[in-house]
Amino acid sequence: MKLEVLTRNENQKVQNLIIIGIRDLINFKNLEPGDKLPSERMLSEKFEVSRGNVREAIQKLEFYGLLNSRPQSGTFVANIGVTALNGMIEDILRLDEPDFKSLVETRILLELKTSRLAALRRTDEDLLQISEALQAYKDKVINGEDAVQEDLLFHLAIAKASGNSTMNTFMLIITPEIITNFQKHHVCDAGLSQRGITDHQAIYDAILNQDPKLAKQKMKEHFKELYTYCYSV
Amino acid sequence: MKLEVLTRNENQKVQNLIIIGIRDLINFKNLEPGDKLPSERMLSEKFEVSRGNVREAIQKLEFYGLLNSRPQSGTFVANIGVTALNGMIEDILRLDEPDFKSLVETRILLELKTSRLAALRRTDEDLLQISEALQAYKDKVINGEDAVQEDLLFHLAIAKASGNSTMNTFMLIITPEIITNFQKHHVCDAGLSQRGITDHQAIYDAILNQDPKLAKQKMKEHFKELYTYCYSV
DNA sequence: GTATAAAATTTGGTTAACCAGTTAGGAATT
DNA sequence: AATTCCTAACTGGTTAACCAAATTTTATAC
Repeated sequence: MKLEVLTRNENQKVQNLIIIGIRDLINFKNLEPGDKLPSERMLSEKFEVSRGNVREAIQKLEFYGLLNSRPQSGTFVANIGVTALNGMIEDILRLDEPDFKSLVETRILLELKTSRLAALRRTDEDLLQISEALQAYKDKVINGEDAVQEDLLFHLAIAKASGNSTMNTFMLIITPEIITNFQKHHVCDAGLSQRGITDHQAIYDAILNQDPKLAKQKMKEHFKELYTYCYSV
Repeated sequence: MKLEVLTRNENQKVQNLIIIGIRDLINFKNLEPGDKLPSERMLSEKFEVSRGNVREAIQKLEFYGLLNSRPQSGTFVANIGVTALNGMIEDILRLDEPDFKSLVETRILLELKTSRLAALRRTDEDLLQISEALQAYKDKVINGEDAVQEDLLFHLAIAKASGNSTMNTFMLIITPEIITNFQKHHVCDAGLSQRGITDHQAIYDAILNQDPKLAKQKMKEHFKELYTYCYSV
């Protein structure tokens, strides 16, 4: 367990060192946008790491649009200028594990918006899926069972109904981290679930009636405890 | 060029098929949370794909917290229940390339928040970096040069000053896609830049004076044209 | 029959060899 | 001297062999 974390940190550390190396290479060798980077093999030899590590780092930089790999040809610096490139690399290197407060804050921001958008844009199919998720949640809570997953699915169904694929993706990204941290901080106690049913029902009704303002309002109330908790810790 | 896109789509398609296969395996074989998945080699043979493809798909599912790979032991189904698991896999499969409208909508949502938070939380160091980004932007615009990257860096500096690492990360994720789409849709014309200076200056001043309401207001005005454009197309 | 130890197998992770396409340089021809 | 063509090396991408740890099976002693 500890080893796994350690190796992951080690891995990330190596990756960051390679990214720093590439950045310095671009700055020192004055590589212009569009120029070709040294080959993966040369980089792996220069930085004394495996080619796999180099590929991983390049792929990460490629994900953020800073590099551009062409098969059987080479890896090229994206056409975004050295200034922006340095700034963004600095940001990417600074990316730490998100803290719990940031996660909750972002989740609230996203969900207030998705609930509003869902009320505006939901199709009948969306509505059906939300109601199914709500029913599944109710059943679990009434039976006294743990309903964290069903709770979560309800919120994800709303995100899907928002019609905004980017927000839907972001919700998917933060959801597992939220779960992990909830479990770690013991945020979900049993008493919350009963209250959760009325909250969820109110949100669903607002989306059903296509009342965006109310949907946002009810979602805000639903998050109220989390909200205060988030800003008190 | 076309080949590259094709192979990427092909790759994604194969990956999605594997994810579907794993989902069916879990449903059909009634795998409980915590149970072990068949080994990567068996899966690659069963789905008639390379082990690399299987690993990629597993890593994706692991990223979203649905699977859990233990070295030299096996890959295990996460402890989140079959219901939530099926729902999330369906969402993950549905993840398409984000459309432009979703991107802009999300960016505006994020930036209205980060500008407000930056006004509340910015340190002197943050302020310095924002001002430097602003000055770099001004210089470029005054010289009549293209200032898209400096524009972008200004906004990223604000995101960093917001003190919310998750939002900062999300801004980094959408930024390259925004750039690509801006270039594709020719959103940035020359006339906008002059206006951009006063806008940026106003936002900076609000953050300097720690006026969150004004910062959000000025950011909203800055996005006004984009906002209407986004909802007109 | 049980407990223990050891060997063989299976696992995810890693590395080195291989592949096909691209590119650059020189030789050959005009 | 210019152009064409071909060869050889170099590229990112992929695959198959390898590794060490974990697990299961088997053998052995009591």
